[in-house]
Amino acid sequence: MDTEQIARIFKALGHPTRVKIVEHLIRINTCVCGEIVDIFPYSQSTISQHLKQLKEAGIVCGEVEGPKTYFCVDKHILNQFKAYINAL
Amino acid sequence: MDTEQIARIFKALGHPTRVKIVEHLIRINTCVCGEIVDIFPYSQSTISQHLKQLKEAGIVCGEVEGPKTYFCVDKHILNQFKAYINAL
DNA sequence: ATCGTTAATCGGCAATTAACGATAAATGAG
DNA sequence: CTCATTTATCGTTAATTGCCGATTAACGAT
Repeated sequence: MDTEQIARIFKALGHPTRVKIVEHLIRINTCVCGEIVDIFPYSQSTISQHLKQLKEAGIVCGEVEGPKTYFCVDKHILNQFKAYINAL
Repeated sequence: MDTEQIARIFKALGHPTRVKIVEHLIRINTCVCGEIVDIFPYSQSTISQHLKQLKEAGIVCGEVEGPKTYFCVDKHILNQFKAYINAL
């Protein structure tokens, strides 16, 4: 994991809503976009964009299943990320 | 450390140059702005702004000594930050 | 008191971000 | 096939970011 990738994850987590989304995903393991929309005071499109950013950074993955998409944290990436930070 | 503060630190680290600045500060413990300017291909004003962001996020502190400012990582904040991430 | 050094700030510009509503795409149900 | 549900994308707007050169501020030394 190089600096660019590390910075990309930091950047993705650099917004309170996205931090909370990741915390929520870790807590409940997996969930669909709509459930997250219900939790936060933002529109569906806004939440979808936040999820997109988290996905693009690689920290979250989404599995399309029918009309729904199940999102979850990529544990492998998260662990690599944790390892980097612990080594700081 | 609440979500807002965590997100602020994430955001501050969400740029490759700032990640590298922090890595450098940790490695050499303390240094002045000019030394960082010499390392990176950016102007003095740009580096100063990056340092400002890191300071405002609380992860770095700067101690003015004469015309120089000595920067270093705030170990206490860094440890709290590490603790948060490990708890994820 | 002035000069050289160092860092912070200002003004500006292009690019990106965060938010929204509206629309489109995909699928499952009836 | 059509409709409801769910998510992604588009277009827009205001605000923020990243970078620069130029300027200012603070200080030590001469």
